[in-house]
Amino acid sequence: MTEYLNQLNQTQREAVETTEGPVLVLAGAGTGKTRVLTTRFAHILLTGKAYSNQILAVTFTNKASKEMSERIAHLIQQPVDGLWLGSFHKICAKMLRINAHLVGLTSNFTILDTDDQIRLLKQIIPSYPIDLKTTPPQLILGTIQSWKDKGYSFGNLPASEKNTPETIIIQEIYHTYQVRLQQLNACDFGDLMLHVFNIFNQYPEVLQKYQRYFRYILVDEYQDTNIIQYLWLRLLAQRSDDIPNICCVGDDDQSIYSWRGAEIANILRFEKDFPTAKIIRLEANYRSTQNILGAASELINHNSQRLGKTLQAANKPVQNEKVHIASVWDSHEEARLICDQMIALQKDRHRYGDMAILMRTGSQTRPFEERMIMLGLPYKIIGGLRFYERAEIRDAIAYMRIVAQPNDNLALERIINIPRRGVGSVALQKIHMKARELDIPMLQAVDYLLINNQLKGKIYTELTLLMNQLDQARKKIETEGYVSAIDDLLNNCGYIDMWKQDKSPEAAGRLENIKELFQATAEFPNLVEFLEHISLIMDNDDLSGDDKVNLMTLHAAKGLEFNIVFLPGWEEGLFPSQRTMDESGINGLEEERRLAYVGITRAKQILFISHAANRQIYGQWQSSIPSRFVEELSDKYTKKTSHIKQSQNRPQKNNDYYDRYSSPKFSTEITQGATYSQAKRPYSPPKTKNIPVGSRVFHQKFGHGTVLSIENNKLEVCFDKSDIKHVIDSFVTLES
DNA sequence: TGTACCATTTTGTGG
DNA sequence: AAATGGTACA
Repeated sequence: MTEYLNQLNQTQREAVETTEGPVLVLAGAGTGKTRVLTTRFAHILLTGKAYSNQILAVTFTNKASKEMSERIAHLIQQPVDGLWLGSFHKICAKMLRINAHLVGLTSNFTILDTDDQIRLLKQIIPSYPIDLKTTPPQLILGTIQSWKDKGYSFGNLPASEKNTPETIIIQEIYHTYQVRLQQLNACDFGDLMLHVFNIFNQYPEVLQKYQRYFRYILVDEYQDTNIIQYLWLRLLAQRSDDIPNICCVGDDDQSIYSWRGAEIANILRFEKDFPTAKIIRLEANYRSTQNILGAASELINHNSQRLGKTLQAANKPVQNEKVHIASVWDSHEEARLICDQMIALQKDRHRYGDMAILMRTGSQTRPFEERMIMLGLPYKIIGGLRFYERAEIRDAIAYMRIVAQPNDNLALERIINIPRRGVGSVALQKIHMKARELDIPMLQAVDYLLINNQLKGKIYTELTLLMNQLDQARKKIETEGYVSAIDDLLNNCGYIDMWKQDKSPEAAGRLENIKELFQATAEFPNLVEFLEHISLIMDNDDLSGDDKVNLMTLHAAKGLEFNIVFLPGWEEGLFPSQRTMDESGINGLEEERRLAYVGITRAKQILFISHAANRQIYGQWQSSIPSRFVEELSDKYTKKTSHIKQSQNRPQKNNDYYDRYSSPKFSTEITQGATYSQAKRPYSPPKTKNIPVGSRVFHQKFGHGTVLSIENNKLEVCFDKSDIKHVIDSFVTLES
């Protein structure tokens, strides 16, 4: 019965068994943090201290909560439905659906994404005297968001927040923005927390209900909670009648979200808020080799603001390679080197799925993608260009939203002229005016204008058709379910046809994506739940499963681990980021260093760090020097090698170094590389690859296929596993 | 109303 | 380099 406890070490066990009272677990990277949390959850259940729905478990990301629920299910040997386990936003969304009426929403409210927020702000801003040049919508949104992160509604902004002429106006915009959100029956990410926080404050009976409900509270990644999350937790935990059973797990060395309002101070404040708190430190690392840990410690020791904690390697040194640090000429060569390494490692018993390339910014994936597509190396991007942010997916979702929520003006605005219905800015303006005049949603305004014959010609016919199709879709939801209703709608309204007729090479992929979207809908019982899922879930990835190299940002890698990790782009200005240092000085630098620490400690066995002397920024070549973080790593744990050739080691004015690049070591890859650089050379016209009709080709996304016809660099290919598609020749490789 | 063309900006991390 | 935004013109 207590066998699960025997698998823990002394301190881990203490963290699990101290169920009563406040507990703060300071858990270094790879010390079994998730294991402690999940075992603790299971322990509370199995010892009968609480029912499963009396435990509140908050994580930072959906990925983490998914992993937790899987591991709990495994521990207690039964499925775990109806748990209060999820990200802060997910749990708040659940609470807000129940109590929506208290803040003037109905329970089927929509959650806006960043795009919608900007669009809404752009409508509001023109009526305020603010200069869009100096204060772009993004900046205004950022200000409003930071207020929400601190728990400020527009009514209770402290004087210190409105000390400039701009902030005074932004406060007004904030007010209008909230009014408009309410009209749309919508809220943004920040509101999910803020509304619930306000409900807790204004309706003590609601708060008390949840306080009584949750007998145990578990919090993951506590170092990354921001102020409102902290206040929200404190409200739930501070019950008048009892000492709370709250357990927070975190690592101050891994705090990497201060730009989003996270406060390391929350960790330090824990003892003050809960004077009886017990503090447990987990320092035995089960993840990485000694060299990797040594390098990580060396680096993080350069930070001054630390609670102080040393990781000890608990594993036996099976394999203990030094950390590789490579200097390369430019970003293309960096990609080339890393891909070659991966191929070599794969031949030497490693899986691609156990490898990851972690970078500072999302845009750094490009050179790797290009190289990997060319080599046919399987990869997946986690985060990055997110699936749900692609145009076609957002269009399809907008159609779903306008069906689910007829007063969702933003969704209507997005799709009213996609496909083209002749509705331009003039007609749109007319609809806007009528909606405002009669104080009705835009969809109703369209109805009104149609009935009163105020729209003419093509617009009239097209919009009448659209309105009927939307009505039909709503009826069909009742009879045939929402999946087929939406499917029919997209087909009937010409949206699918629009992409089918589109001759651009991406069109095929877009249709493919819409199909994928429909596959995802299958898991959800109704439209509202599906829409909530896609607004909250950003990761379209199955981490396990297929054998592909993982590409992601360092931020997205938090909480994950890989056997082999590549950390490219360690250059001054890029990492640490110049912008962070300009904005936040030494604190910014230390956060960047923590980010580097997170990156290093993701690796279990093998770690490669690299920096390039030249990199393209906004399409311009710029030279750079190695990151100071590289200097901070000594030879004790690392091995530094230069891959820059003598002939390259002087600055080049033009880009012709491709031509001179040759390396006997990687001769097979160089042949393909030459094709690539030829196509990229600015002075030669884009050459088409010599691919004859009828030949067999391989495409990264669509797989193997036969070439049917060729037009310039566009190929028509019949793929084995799919149908005929148009692709650009550079995206396929010729098979012999 | 739609499109072509030019100027400007973007890429810093996420729910 | 590619995406976005604004303006002129059909």
